[in-house]
Amino acid sequence: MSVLTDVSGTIGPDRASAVTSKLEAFTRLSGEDRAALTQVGRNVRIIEARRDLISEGDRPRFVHLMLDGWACRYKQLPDGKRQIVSPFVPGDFCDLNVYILKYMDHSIGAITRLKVATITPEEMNALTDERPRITQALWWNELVTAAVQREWTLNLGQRTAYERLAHLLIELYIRLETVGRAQNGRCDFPLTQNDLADATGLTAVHVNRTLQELRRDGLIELDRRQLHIRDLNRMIDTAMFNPNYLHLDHEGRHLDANE
Amino acid sequence: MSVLTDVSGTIGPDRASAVTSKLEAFTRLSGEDRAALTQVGRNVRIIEARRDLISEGDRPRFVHLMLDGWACRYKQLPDGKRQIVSPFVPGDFCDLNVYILKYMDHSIGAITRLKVATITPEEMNALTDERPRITQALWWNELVTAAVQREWTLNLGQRTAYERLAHLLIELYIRLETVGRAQNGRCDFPLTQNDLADATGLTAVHVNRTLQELRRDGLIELDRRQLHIRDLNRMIDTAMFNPNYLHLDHEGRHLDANE
DNA sequence: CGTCTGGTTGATACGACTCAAATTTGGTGG
DNA sequence: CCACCAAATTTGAGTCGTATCAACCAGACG
Repeated sequence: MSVLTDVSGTIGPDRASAVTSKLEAFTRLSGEDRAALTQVGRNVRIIEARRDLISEGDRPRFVHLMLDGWACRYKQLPDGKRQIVSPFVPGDFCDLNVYILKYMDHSIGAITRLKVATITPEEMNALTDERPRITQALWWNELVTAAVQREWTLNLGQRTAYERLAHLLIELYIRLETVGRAQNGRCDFPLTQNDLADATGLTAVHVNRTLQELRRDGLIELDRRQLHIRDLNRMIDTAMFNPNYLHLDHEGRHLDANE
Repeated sequence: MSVLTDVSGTIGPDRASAVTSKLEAFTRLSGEDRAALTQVGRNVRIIEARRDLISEGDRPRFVHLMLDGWACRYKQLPDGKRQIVSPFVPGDFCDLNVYILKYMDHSIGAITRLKVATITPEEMNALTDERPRITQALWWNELVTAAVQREWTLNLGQRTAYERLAHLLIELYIRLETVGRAQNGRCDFPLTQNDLADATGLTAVHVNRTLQELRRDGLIELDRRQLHIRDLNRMIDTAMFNPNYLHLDHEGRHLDANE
Protein backbone atom coordinates (compact mmCIF):
# COMPACT_ATOMS: atom_id res chain seq x y z
CA MET A 1 0.00 0.00 0.00
CA SER A 2 2.77 2.45 0.70
CA VAL A 3 6.38 3.38 1.01
CA LEU A 4 9.04 2.37 3.40
CA THR A 5 7.88 1.78 6.89
CA ASP A 6 9.68 1.74 10.15
CA VAL A 7 8.27 -1.24 11.93
CA SER A 8 10.11 -0.41 15.13
CA GLY A 9 7.87 2.59 15.64
CA THR A 10 10.49 5.28 15.97
CA ILE A 11 10.41 8.17 13.59
CA GLY A 12 13.62 8.37 11.68
CA PRO A 13 14.50 11.01 9.11
CA ASP A 14 14.75 8.68 6.15
CA ARG A 15 12.05 6.18 6.80
CA ALA A 16 8.33 6.82 6.82
CA SER A 17 6.69 6.49 10.20
CA ALA A 18 3.19 5.17 10.71
CA VAL A 19 1.78 8.68 10.98
CA THR A 20 3.24 9.92 7.76
CA SER A 21 2.08 6.78 5.98
CA LYS A 22 -1.36 7.41 7.33
CA LEU A 23 -1.56 11.09 6.51
CA GLU A 24 -0.18 10.37 3.08
CA ALA A 25 -3.26 8.31 2.42
CA PHE A 26 -4.85 11.73 2.23
CA THR A 27 -2.21 14.04 0.85
CA ARG A 28 1.42 14.14 -0.18
CA LEU A 29 3.71 15.56 2.45
CA SER A 30 6.92 17.44 1.76
CA GLY A 31 10.23 16.68 3.43
CA GLU A 32 9.63 19.61 5.76
CA ASP A 33 6.21 18.29 6.64
CA ARG A 34 7.73 14.95 7.58
CA ALA A 35 10.46 16.62 9.55
CA ALA A 36 7.87 18.65 11.44
CA LEU A 37 6.02 15.47 12.32
CA THR A 38 9.26 13.87 13.48
CA GLN A 39 9.97 16.92 15.57
CA VAL A 40 6.60 16.89 17.24
CA GLY A 41 6.86 13.19 18.03
CA ARG A 42 10.11 13.31 19.91
CA ASN A 43 8.75 13.11 23.47
CA VAL A 44 8.19 9.43 23.82
CA ARG A 45 6.48 7.71 26.69
CA ILE A 46 6.32 3.96 27.29
CA ILE A 47 3.22 2.41 28.81
CA GLU A 48 3.12 -1.18 29.97
CA ALA A 49 0.45 -3.48 28.56
CA ARG A 50 -2.95 -3.27 30.22
CA ARG A 51 -2.21 0.04 31.93
CA ASP A 52 -4.15 3.23 31.42
CA LEU A 53 -2.54 6.02 29.47
CA ILE A 54 -5.18 8.40 30.80
CA SER A 55 -8.39 7.76 32.70
CA GLU A 56 -11.93 9.01 32.61
CA GLY A 57 -12.19 12.13 34.75
CA ASP A 58 -8.57 13.14 34.23
CA ARG A 59 -7.77 16.56 32.90
CA PRO A 60 -6.36 16.11 29.38
CA ARG A 61 -2.99 17.80 28.94
CA PHE A 62 -1.38 16.25 25.90
CA VAL A 63 -2.23 15.07 22.48
CA HIS A 64 -1.07 11.50 22.07
CA LEU A 65 0.29 9.93 18.96
CA MET A 66 0.66 6.15 18.79
CA LEU A 67 4.11 5.16 17.67
CA ASP A 68 4.11 1.47 18.44
CA GLY A 69 1.77 -1.03 20.04
CA TRP A 70 -2.01 -1.11 20.35
CA ALA A 71 -4.31 0.78 22.68
CA CYS A 72 -8.00 1.53 22.93
CA ARG A 73 -10.49 4.05 24.10
CA TYR A 74 -13.01 2.53 26.43
CA LYS A 75 -15.89 3.51 28.64
CA GLN A 76 -17.16 1.74 31.68
CA LEU A 77 -20.61 1.57 33.23
CA PRO A 78 -21.25 1.65 36.99
CA ASP A 79 -22.39 -1.98 36.78
CA GLY A 80 -18.96 -2.97 35.53
CA LYS A 81 -19.73 -3.44 31.85
CA ARG A 82 -17.00 -2.17 29.58
CA GLN A 83 -17.15 -1.01 25.99
CA ILE A 84 -14.14 -0.50 23.80
CA VAL A 85 -15.22 2.43 21.66
CA SER A 86 -12.18 2.52 19.42
CA PRO A 87 -8.91 0.70 19.08
CA PHE A 88 -5.72 2.59 18.34
CA VAL A 89 -2.96 1.28 16.14
CA PRO A 90 0.37 2.91 15.25
CA GLY A 91 -0.07 6.20 13.44
CA ASP A 92 -3.32 7.05 15.21
CA PHE A 93 -3.68 10.37 16.93
CA CYS A 94 -5.86 10.39 19.92
CA ASP A 95 -7.68 13.41 21.06
CA LEU A 96 -6.44 16.09 18.82
CA ASN A 97 -7.60 19.32 20.48
CA VAL A 98 -8.94 17.43 23.46
CA TYR A 99 -7.37 19.92 25.86
CA ILE A 100 -10.30 22.20 25.11
CA LEU A 101 -12.32 19.93 27.37
CA LYS A 102 -12.11 19.98 31.11
CA TYR A 103 -12.25 16.26 31.80
CA MET A 104 -11.83 13.05 29.89
CA ASP A 105 -15.16 11.33 29.31
CA HIS A 106 -13.42 8.02 28.61
CA SER A 107 -10.20 6.21 29.35
CA ILE A 108 -7.39 5.16 27.08
CA GLY A 109 -5.77 1.88 27.90
CA ALA A 110 -2.75 0.11 26.50
CA ILE A 111 -3.48 -3.30 25.00
CA THR A 112 0.15 -4.15 24.40
CA ARG A 113 3.27 -2.43 25.61
CA LEU A 114 2.95 0.99 24.08
CA LYS A 115 5.18 3.68 22.69
CA VAL A 116 3.38 7.01 22.43
CA ALA A 117 4.46 10.53 21.65
CA THR A 118 3.12 13.16 24.03
CA ILE A 119 2.58 16.47 22.34
CA THR A 120 1.77 19.71 24.13
CA PRO A 121 -0.98 22.02 22.92
CA GLU A 122 1.72 24.59 22.13
CA GLU A 123 3.64 22.18 19.93
CA MET A 124 0.42 21.23 18.23
CA ASN A 125 -0.46 24.85 17.54
CA ALA A 126 3.02 25.54 16.22
CA LEU A 127 2.71 22.57 13.90
CA THR A 128 -0.62 23.67 12.48
CA ASP A 129 0.46 27.30 12.18
CA GLU A 130 3.52 26.42 10.16
CA ARG A 131 2.36 23.47 8.11
CA PRO A 132 -0.98 24.02 6.40
CA ARG A 133 -0.78 20.72 4.58
CA ILE A 134 -0.47 18.87 7.85
CA THR A 135 -3.32 20.89 9.30
CA GLN A 136 -5.46 19.84 6.39
CA ALA A 137 -4.39 16.22 6.83
CA LEU A 138 -5.15 16.33 10.54
CA TRP A 139 -8.61 17.64 9.79
CA TRP A 140 -9.10 14.80 7.37
CA ASN A 141 -7.90 12.45 10.08
CA GLU A 142 -10.45 13.83 12.55
CA LEU A 143 -13.27 13.45 10.05
CA VAL A 144 -12.26 9.87 9.37
CA THR A 145 -12.15 9.15 13.08
CA ALA A 146 -15.69 10.47 13.39
CA ALA A 147 -16.78 8.39 10.41
CA VAL A 148 -15.28 5.27 11.98
CA GLN A 149 -17.19 5.91 15.18
CA ARG A 150 -20.41 6.17 13.19
CA GLU A 151 -19.65 2.93 11.41
CA TRP A 152 -19.17 1.30 14.80
CA THR A 153 -22.58 2.54 15.81
CA LEU A 154 -23.98 0.88 12.71
CA ASN A 155 -21.97 -2.23 13.43
CA LEU A 156 -23.29 -2.62 16.96
CA GLY A 157 -26.83 -1.66 16.09
CA GLN A 158 -27.49 -3.63 12.94
CA ARG A 159 -25.03 -6.42 12.28
CA THR A 160 -25.20 -9.94 13.67
CA ALA A 161 -22.38 -11.28 15.81
CA TYR A 162 -20.85 -13.02 12.81
CA GLU A 163 -21.00 -9.97 10.55
CA ARG A 164 -19.90 -7.69 13.35
CA LEU A 165 -16.75 -9.59 14.12
CA ALA A 166 -15.90 -9.94 10.46
CA HIS A 167 -16.37 -6.20 10.02
CA LEU A 168 -14.10 -5.40 12.93
CA LEU A 169 -11.36 -7.67 11.66
CA ILE A 170 -11.47 -6.17 8.20
CA GLU A 171 -11.38 -2.62 9.50
CA LEU A 172 -8.37 -3.29 11.66
CA TYR A 173 -6.60 -5.14 8.88
CA ILE A 174 -7.07 -2.23 6.48
CA ARG A 175 -6.04 0.35 9.03
CA LEU A 176 -2.87 -1.61 9.66
CA GLU A 177 -2.24 -1.96 5.98
CA THR A 178 -2.34 1.78 5.41
CA VAL A 179 0.42 2.22 7.98
CA GLY A 180 2.49 -0.62 6.60
CA ARG A 181 1.83 -3.10 9.37
CA ALA A 182 -0.14 -5.65 7.43
CA GLN A 183 0.15 -7.37 4.10
CA ASN A 184 -1.04 -10.43 2.21
CA GLY A 185 -3.95 -10.73 4.57
CA ARG A 186 -1.71 -11.11 7.59
CA CYS A 187 -1.09 -8.92 10.60
CA ASP A 188 -0.34 -8.95 14.29
CA PHE A 189 -3.50 -9.06 16.27
CA PRO A 190 -3.00 -8.61 20.02
CA LEU A 191 -6.66 -8.31 21.01
CA THR A 192 -7.85 -11.15 23.23
CA GLN A 193 -11.30 -12.67 22.81
CA ASN A 194 -12.22 -10.68 25.88
CA ASP A 195 -11.19 -7.47 24.15
CA LEU A 196 -13.14 -8.49 21.07
CA ALA A 197 -16.15 -9.07 23.28
CA ASP A 198 -15.83 -5.61 24.81
CA ALA A 199 -15.47 -4.09 21.37
CA THR A 200 -18.44 -5.84 19.80
CA GLY A 201 -20.88 -5.86 22.69
CA LEU A 202 -20.86 -9.66 22.80
CA THR A 203 -19.73 -12.05 25.50
CA ALA A 204 -16.33 -13.68 25.31
CA VAL A 205 -17.98 -17.08 25.02
CA HIS A 206 -20.00 -16.01 22.03
CA VAL A 207 -16.97 -14.36 20.43
CA ASN A 208 -15.17 -17.65 20.80
CA ARG A 209 -17.88 -19.63 19.06
CA THR A 210 -18.30 -17.02 16.37
CA LEU A 211 -14.59 -16.95 15.59
CA GLN A 212 -14.76 -20.70 15.24
CA GLU A 213 -17.49 -20.26 12.67
CA LEU A 214 -15.39 -17.76 10.74
CA ARG A 215 -12.52 -20.25 10.79
CA ARG A 216 -14.74 -23.14 9.82
CA ASP A 217 -16.03 -21.12 6.87
CA GLY A 218 -12.47 -20.64 5.67
CA LEU A 219 -12.55 -16.89 6.10
CA ILE A 220 -9.85 -16.39 8.70
CA GLU A 221 -7.13 -17.93 10.76
CA LEU A 222 -6.49 -16.41 14.16
CA ASP A 223 -3.98 -17.97 16.46
CA ARG A 224 -1.32 -16.77 18.82
CA ARG A 225 -1.99 -13.11 18.16
CA GLN A 226 -1.64 -13.57 14.42
CA LEU A 227 -4.56 -12.83 12.15
CA HIS A 228 -4.78 -14.17 8.63
CA ILE A 229 -7.68 -13.07 6.50
CA ARG A 230 -7.83 -15.90 4.02
CA ASP A 231 -10.45 -14.53 1.72
CA LEU A 232 -10.84 -10.78 1.95
CA ASN A 233 -13.49 -10.57 -0.72
CA ARG A 234 -15.75 -13.07 0.94
CA MET A 235 -15.14 -11.38 4.27
CA ILE A 236 -16.14 -8.05 2.76
CA ASP A 237 -19.30 -9.61 1.42
CA THR A 238 -20.35 -11.31 4.59
CA ALA A 239 -19.57 -8.27 6.73
CA MET A 240 -21.26 -5.92 4.27
CA PHE A 241 -18.07 -3.93 4.55
CA ASN A 242 -18.12 -0.70 2.60
CA PRO A 243 -14.69 0.95 2.74
CA ASN A 244 -16.05 4.41 1.91
CA TYR A 245 -16.14 5.45 5.50
CA LEU A 246 -12.36 5.23 5.74
CA HIS A 247 -12.08 7.88 3.02
CA LEU A 248 -8.87 6.48 1.61
CA ASP A 249 -9.71 7.51 -1.93
CA HIS A 250 -9.14 11.20 -1.60
CA GLU A 251 -7.97 13.06 -4.66
CA GLY A 252 -5.40 14.98 -2.59
CA ARG A 253 -3.51 11.75 -2.44
CA HIS A 254 -2.31 12.28 -5.91
CA LEU A 255 -1.27 15.88 -5.46
CA ASP A 256 2.31 16.92 -5.27
CA ALA A 257 3.34 18.44 -1.99
CA ASN A 258 5.97 20.62 -3.56
CA GLU A 259 3.78 22.79 -5.72
CA MET B 1 -30.80 27.14 31.71
CA SER B 2 -30.35 30.12 29.45
CA VAL B 3 -31.37 33.40 28.03
CA LEU B 4 -34.09 34.36 25.67
CA THR B 5 -34.87 31.85 23.02
CA ASP B 6 -36.55 32.17 19.71
CA VAL B 7 -38.75 29.12 19.48
CA SER B 8 -39.67 29.84 15.87
CA GLY B 9 -36.14 28.99 14.81
CA THR B 10 -35.26 32.15 12.97
CA ILE B 11 -32.24 34.10 14.06
CA GLY B 12 -33.21 37.59 15.01
CA PRO B 13 -30.84 40.28 16.22
CA ASP B 14 -32.33 40.62 19.68
CA ARG B 15 -33.24 37.10 20.54
CA ALA B 16 -30.92 34.19 21.10
CA SER B 17 -31.14 31.46 18.50
CA ALA B 18 -30.67 27.79 19.26
CA VAL B 19 -27.05 27.90 18.08
CA THR B 20 -26.03 30.77 20.29
CA SER B 21 -27.76 29.15 23.26
CA LYS B 22 -25.83 26.02 22.53
CA LEU B 23 -22.42 27.60 22.03
CA GLU B 24 -22.99 29.69 25.12
CA ALA B 25 -23.10 26.50 27.11
CA PHE B 26 -19.37 26.57 26.41
CA THR B 27 -18.41 30.24 26.30
CA ARG B 28 -19.86 33.71 26.43
CA LEU B 29 -20.34 35.29 23.05
CA SER B 30 -20.17 39.00 22.35
CA GLY B 31 -22.77 40.92 20.38
CA GLU B 32 -20.50 40.77 17.37
CA ASP B 33 -20.14 37.03 17.75
CA ARG B 34 -23.90 36.66 17.74
CA ALA B 35 -24.22 38.95 14.79
CA ALA B 36 -21.66 36.91 12.89
CA LEU B 37 -23.64 33.74 13.59
CA THR B 38 -26.81 35.45 12.40
CA GLN B 39 -25.01 36.55 9.29
CA VAL B 40 -23.75 33.10 8.48
CA GLY B 41 -27.18 31.56 9.00
CA ARG B 42 -29.06 33.70 6.56
CA ASN B 43 -29.32 31.24 3.66
CA VAL B 44 -32.24 29.17 4.74
CA ARG B 45 -33.47 26.03 3.09
CA ILE B 46 -36.70 24.19 3.87
CA ILE B 47 -36.82 20.41 3.69
CA GLU B 48 -40.07 18.48 3.89
CA ALA B 49 -40.41 15.81 6.54
CA ARG B 50 -38.92 12.41 5.67
CA ARG B 51 -36.85 13.78 2.81
CA ASP B 52 -33.08 13.58 2.58
CA LEU B 53 -31.08 16.74 3.05
CA ILE B 54 -28.06 14.99 1.56
CA SER B 55 -27.45 11.35 0.72
CA GLU B 56 -24.64 8.86 1.12
CA GLY B 57 -22.32 9.15 -1.87
CA ASP B 58 -23.12 12.81 -2.51
CA ARG B 59 -20.32 15.33 -2.66
CA PRO B 60 -20.65 17.56 0.41
CA ARG B 61 -20.79 21.24 -0.49
CA PHE B 62 -22.23 23.06 2.49
CA VAL B 63 -22.09 23.06 6.20
CA HIS B 64 -25.61 22.76 7.58
CA LEU B 65 -26.95 24.38 10.67
CA MET B 66 -30.28 23.22 12.06
CA LEU B 67 -32.58 26.16 12.71
CA ASP B 68 -35.86 24.41 13.29
CA GLY B 69 -37.17 20.86 13.20
CA TRP B 70 -35.47 17.52 13.75
CA ALA B 71 -33.24 15.50 11.45
CA CYS B 72 -30.86 12.60 11.74
CA ARG B 73 -27.75 11.09 10.32
CA TYR B 74 -28.32 7.52 9.25
CA LYS B 75 -26.55 4.72 7.49
CA GLN B 76 -28.07 1.87 5.61
CA LEU B 77 -26.87 -1.67 4.99
CA PRO B 78 -27.29 -3.49 1.67
CA ASP B 79 -29.76 -5.84 3.34
CA GLY B 80 -32.00 -2.87 4.12
CA LYS B 81 -31.25 -2.44 7.80
CA ARG B 82 -31.02 1.17 8.85
CA GLN B 83 -29.22 2.76 11.74
CA ILE B 84 -29.78 6.29 12.95
CA VAL B 85 -26.33 7.27 14.12
CA SER B 86 -27.25 10.67 15.48
CA PRO B 87 -30.30 12.84 15.74
CA PHE B 88 -30.11 16.55 15.09
CA VAL B 89 -32.11 19.14 16.96
CA PRO B 90 -32.14 22.92 16.50
CA GLY B 91 -28.78 24.50 17.11
CA ASP B 92 -26.84 21.48 15.88
CA PHE B 93 -24.21 21.87 13.22
CA CYS B 94 -23.75 18.99 10.94
CA ASP B 95 -20.55 18.27 9.24
CA LEU B 96 -18.38 21.17 10.09
CA ASN B 97 -15.45 20.88 7.68
CA VAL B 98 -17.03 17.97 5.91
CA TYR B 99 -16.20 19.47 2.52
CA ILE B 100 -12.68 18.16 3.03
CA LEU B 101 -14.10 14.76 2.18
CA LYS B 102 -14.96 13.64 -1.29
CA TYR B 103 -18.17 11.78 -0.61
CA MET B 104 -20.71 11.53 2.16
CA ASP B 105 -20.41 8.22 4.02
CA HIS B 106 -23.91 8.63 5.45
CA SER B 107 -27.17 10.37 4.71
CA ILE B 108 -28.95 13.13 6.55
CA GLY B 109 -32.69 12.89 6.60
CA ALA B 110 -35.38 15.23 7.86
CA ILE B 111 -37.60 13.78 10.58
CA THR B 112 -39.98 16.73 10.64
CA ARG B 113 -40.26 19.64 8.27
CA LEU B 114 -36.90 21.25 8.56
CA LYS B 115 -35.41 24.72 8.42
CA VAL B 116 -31.64 24.61 7.87
CA ALA B 117 -29.03 27.21 7.13
CA THR B 118 -26.66 26.28 4.33
CA ILE B 119 -23.22 27.74 4.83
CA THR B 120 -20.47 27.72 2.24
CA PRO B 121 -16.91 26.74 3.11
CA GLU B 122 -15.87 30.33 2.38
CA GLU B 123 -18.38 31.75 4.81
CA MET B 124 -17.27 29.23 7.36
CA ASN B 125 -13.63 30.19 6.93
CA ALA B 126 -14.44 33.87 7.16
CA LEU B 127 -16.32 33.22 10.37
CA THR B 128 -13.48 31.34 11.99
CA ASP B 129 -10.87 33.82 10.78
CA GLU B 130 -12.67 36.74 12.29
CA ARG B 131 -14.18 35.34 15.42
CA PRO B 132 -11.73 33.30 17.48
CA ARG B 133 -14.23 32.81 20.27
CA ILE B 134 -16.65 31.19 17.87
CA THR B 135 -13.86 29.06 16.43
CA GLN B 136 -13.10 27.83 19.92
CA ALA B 137 -16.76 27.15 20.55
CA LEU B 138 -17.09 25.25 17.29
CA TRP B 139 -14.13 23.10 18.25
CA TRP B 140 -15.79 22.38 21.54
CA ASN B 141 -18.94 21.52 19.63
CA GLU B 142 -17.05 19.04 17.45
CA LEU B 143 -15.47 17.38 20.46
CA VAL B 144 -18.85 17.04 22.13
CA THR B 145 -20.31 15.55 18.96
CA ALA B 146 -17.54 12.96 18.97
CA ALA B 147 -18.13 12.25 22.65
CA VAL B 148 -21.83 11.73 21.98
CA GLN B 149 -21.04 9.25 19.25
CA ARG B 150 -18.84 7.31 21.64
CA GLU B 151 -21.57 7.30 24.24
CA TRP B 152 -23.90 5.87 21.61
CA THR B 153 -21.40 3.11 20.98
CA LEU B 154 -21.49 2.33 24.69
CA ASN B 155 -25.25 2.55 24.67
CA LEU B 156 -25.67 0.05 21.85
CA GLY B 157 -22.97 -2.26 23.08
CA GLN B 158 -23.67 -2.52 26.77
CA ARG B 159 -27.07 -1.32 27.83
CA THR B 160 -30.28 -3.36 27.83
CA ALA B 161 -33.23 -2.23 25.74
CA TYR B 162 -34.83 -0.59 28.75
CA GLU B 163 -31.70 1.29 29.79
CA ARG B 164 -30.89 2.16 26.22
CA LEU B 165 -34.19 3.81 25.50
CA ALA B 166 -34.12 5.66 28.79
CA HIS B 167 -30.64 6.90 27.99
CA LEU B 168 -31.67 8.13 24.57
CA LEU B 169 -34.66 9.99 25.94
CA ILE B 170 -32.60 11.71 28.61
CA GLU B 171 -29.91 12.75 26.16
CA LEU B 172 -32.41 14.28 23.79
CA TYR B 173 -34.24 16.00 26.59
CA ILE B 174 -31.04 17.60 27.88
CA ARG B 175 -29.90 18.63 24.44
CA LEU B 176 -33.24 20.30 23.86
CA GLU B 177 -33.07 21.99 27.21
CA THR B 178 -29.72 23.60 26.46
CA VAL B 179 -31.23 25.22 23.37
CA GLY B 180 -34.35 26.32 25.19
CA ARG B 181 -36.72 23.80 23.65
CA ALA B 182 -37.51 21.78 26.73
CA GLN B 183 -38.42 22.51 30.31
CA ASN B 184 -40.04 20.93 33.35
CA GLY B 185 -39.37 17.51 31.92
CA ARG B 186 -41.43 18.21 28.81
CA CYS B 187 -40.50 18.57 25.17
CA ASP B 188 -41.67 17.91 21.65
CA PHE B 189 -40.63 14.49 20.54
CA PRO B 190 -41.28 13.79 16.85
CA LEU B 191 -39.44 10.46 16.62
CA THR B 192 -41.74 7.54 15.84
CA GLN B 193 -41.28 4.16 17.46
CA ASN B 194 -39.77 3.11 14.18
CA ASP B 195 -37.20 5.86 14.42
CA LEU B 196 -36.47 4.89 18.00
CA ALA B 197 -35.96 1.33 16.83
CA ASP B 198 -33.50 2.45 14.16
CA ALA B 199 -31.66 4.58 16.69
CA THR B 200 -31.38 1.90 19.37
CA GLY B 201 -30.81 -1.17 17.26
CA LEU B 202 -34.07 -2.72 18.46
CA THR B 203 -37.20 -3.65 16.57
CA ALA B 204 -40.21 -1.36 16.60
CA VAL B 205 -42.24 -4.01 18.39
CA HIS B 206 -39.72 -4.27 21.15
CA VAL B 207 -39.45 -0.50 21.43
CA ASN B 208 -43.20 -0.40 21.85
CA ARG B 209 -43.19 -2.89 24.68
CA THR B 210 -40.21 -1.28 26.35
CA LEU B 211 -41.79 2.18 26.24
CA GLN B 212 -44.83 0.66 27.89
CA GLU B 213 -42.60 -0.60 30.67
CA LEU B 214 -41.09 2.86 31.14
CA ARG B 215 -44.60 4.28 31.34
CA ARG B 216 -45.78 1.58 33.70
CA ASP B 217 -42.82 2.31 35.97
CA GLY B 218 -43.88 5.94 36.14
CA LEU B 219 -40.75 7.24 34.47
CA ILE B 220 -42.18 8.83 31.36
CA GLU B 221 -45.24 9.80 29.43
CA LEU B 222 -44.96 9.76 25.67
CA ASP B 223 -48.00 10.44 23.57
CA ARG B 224 -48.77 12.37 20.43
CA ARG B 225 -45.22 13.50 19.92
CA GLN B 226 -44.97 14.92 23.41
CA LEU B 227 -42.46 13.53 25.86
CA HIS B 228 -42.73 14.03 29.56
CA ILE B 229 -39.95 12.74 31.74
CA ARG B 230 -41.76 12.37 35.02
CA ASP B 231 -38.84 11.48 37.21
CA LEU B 232 -35.51 12.58 35.78
CA ASN B 233 -33.49 11.35 38.72
CA ARG B 234 -34.86 7.85 38.54
CA MET B 235 -34.41 7.89 34.79
CA ILE B 236 -30.78 8.90 35.21
CA ASP B 237 -30.29 6.06 37.66
CA THR B 238 -31.89 3.38 35.56
CA ALA B 239 -30.14 4.52 32.38
CA MET B 240 -26.80 4.88 34.17
CA PHE B 241 -26.72 8.27 32.55
CA ASN B 242 -23.53 10.20 33.22
CA PRO B 243 -23.84 13.72 31.80
CA ASN B 244 -20.07 14.24 31.66
CA TYR B 245 -19.91 13.34 28.02
CA LEU B 246 -21.98 16.37 27.08
CA HIS B 247 -19.30 18.63 28.58
CA LEU B 248 -21.76 21.28 29.65
CA ASP B 249 -19.71 22.24 32.69
CA HIS B 250 -16.92 24.08 30.97
CA GLU B 251 -15.28 26.91 32.86
CA GLY B 252 -15.34 29.14 29.78
CA ARG B 253 -19.03 29.38 30.37
CA HIS B 254 -18.43 31.82 33.10
CA LEU B 255 -16.00 34.00 31.22
CA ASP B 256 -16.94 37.37 29.91
CA ALA B 257 -16.83 37.70 26.16
CA ASN B 258 -15.98 41.38 26.31
CA GLU B 259 -12.61 41.15 28.01
C1' DC C 1 6.33 -27.43 37.72
C1' DG C 2 2.62 -24.92 39.51
C1' DT C 3 0.15 -20.81 38.41
C1' DC C 4 -2.22 -17.75 35.48
C1' DT C 5 -4.33 -15.94 31.56
C1' DG C 6 -6.73 -16.93 27.61
C1' DG C 7 -9.28 -20.16 24.96
C1' DT C 8 -12.78 -23.91 24.53
C1' DT C 9 -16.92 -26.73 25.55
C1' DG C 10 -21.62 -27.98 27.28
C1' DA C 11 -26.16 -27.18 29.23
C1' DT C 12 -29.65 -24.02 30.09
C1' DA C 13 -32.10 -19.48 30.27
C1' DC C 14 -33.83 -15.33 28.58
C1' DG C 15 -34.07 -10.95 25.96
C1' DA C 16 -35.18 -9.53 21.77
C1' DC C 17 -36.87 -10.88 17.11
C1' DT C 18 -40.41 -12.50 13.75
C1' DC C 19 -44.71 -12.70 11.78
C1' DA C 20 -49.35 -11.59 11.72
C1' DA C 21 -53.29 -9.11 12.85
C1' DA C 22 -56.01 -5.61 15.29
C1' DT C 23 -56.53 -0.96 16.81
C1' DT C 24 -55.76 3.88 17.07
C1' DT C 25 -54.34 8.26 15.20
C1' DG C 26 -53.84 11.82 11.85
C1' DG C 27 -54.51 13.68 7.61
C1' DT C 28 -57.33 14.41 3.27
C1' DG C 29 -61.04 15.12 0.24
C1' DG C 30 -65.87 15.04 -0.62
C1' DC D 1 -68.23 17.13 9.39
C1' DC D 2 -67.78 12.66 8.11
C1' DA D 3 -65.65 8.82 5.38
C1' DC D 4 -61.69 7.07 4.12
C1' DC D 5 -56.90 5.84 3.99
C1' DA D 6 -52.22 5.54 5.42
C1' DA D 7 -49.17 5.68 9.12
C1' DA D 8 -48.21 4.59 13.71
C1' DT D 9 -49.12 1.93 17.74
C1' DT D 10 -50.47 -2.13 20.13
C1' DT D 11 -51.19 -7.10 21.05
C1' DG D 12 -50.31 -12.19 20.81
C1' DA D 13 -47.77 -16.42 19.93
C1' DG D 14 -43.80 -18.70 18.78
C1' DT D 15 -38.72 -18.73 17.74
C1' DC D 16 -33.88 -17.75 17.81
C1' DG D 17 -29.54 -15.49 18.86
C1' DT D 18 -26.88 -14.49 22.45
C1' DA D 19 -26.11 -14.59 27.49
C1' DT D 20 -25.14 -17.20 31.64
C1' DC D 21 -22.85 -20.36 34.48
C1' DA D 22 -19.64 -23.77 35.18
C1' DA D 23 -16.08 -26.64 33.95
C1' DC D 24 -12.03 -27.90 31.58
C1' DC D 25 -7.81 -27.34 28.70
C1' DA D 26 -3.46 -25.29 26.72
C1' DG D 27 0.29 -22.61 26.44
C1' DA D 28 3.36 -18.95 28.67
C1' DC D 29 6.00 -17.81 32.36
C1' DG D 30 8.53 -17.39 36.63
